[in-house]
Amino acid sequence: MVAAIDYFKENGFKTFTALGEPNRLAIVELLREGELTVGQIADKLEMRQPQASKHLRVLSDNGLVEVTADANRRIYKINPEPFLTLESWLKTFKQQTEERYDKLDDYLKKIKNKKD
Amino acid sequence: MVAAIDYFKENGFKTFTALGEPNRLAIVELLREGELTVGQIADKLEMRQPQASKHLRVLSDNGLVEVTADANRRIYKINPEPFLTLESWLKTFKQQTEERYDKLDDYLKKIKNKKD
DNA sequence: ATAAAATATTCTATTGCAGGAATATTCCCC
DNA sequence: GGGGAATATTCCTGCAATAGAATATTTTAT
Repeated sequence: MVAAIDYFKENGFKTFTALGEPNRLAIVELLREGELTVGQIADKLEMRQPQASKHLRVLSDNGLVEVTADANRRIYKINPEPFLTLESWLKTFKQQTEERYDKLDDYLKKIKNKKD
Repeated sequence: MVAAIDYFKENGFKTFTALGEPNRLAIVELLREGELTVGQIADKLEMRQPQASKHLRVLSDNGLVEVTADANRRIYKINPEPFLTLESWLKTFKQQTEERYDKLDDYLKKIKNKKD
């Protein structure tokens, strides 16, 4: 877990870059409901097949989705791992923020006591 | 909460875009430890002041950080809200994925029973 | 073997974004 | 009020990313 988060701090921007494009985020939203072929994705999002393929390539290169071949077709689905890592990162994030507020609290209490 | 997530599905890519740049993610990492001025950020990350300002502008425009003026200086700190929204999104995400796996489980059990 | 379907890749043009250097703005101090 | 800090903004340039169109590749069906 910790190692994954350390890695994320260095390389996590790639995850964000991949998700930082409207069509790709839409693809991810779509794949949450289940796996889909390229054609299905292109249809539902009203984009041309090559663009769908290219966006899926980016998502795949960055580990956000996985492909399995079914004859002619490529079935794409979410790879949960980077999302779990992201969630862990956010948790340590929140934790740290809370710690800081606690320290601030302590500090303010001290100040107040001095005044009393 | 739900409204925030719906909004996120449409506009969340902006959050990702803002974080999808190494220097900006580094700034966010830095600000987790406490608020900092522009100069301090530029120093610690070994970047020139204008670049620091520009990255902070992007982060600010997308609501990831907040500024307060202290005379000459601008003090930047994390705005927790978008991170909390992101965390909520990831939670519904995981939930949905698990539901799908449960359904798959049920399906596989059915298949197996038929074979028996 | 050929045709058609599904997908990936390439090429090209355009746009957007990041860095560098210079400049503007605001504030403090003497 | 003049100089120096701290920060923001502007302009320019170069590079990376995106869309579109065309083409290549693989697989199935006949």
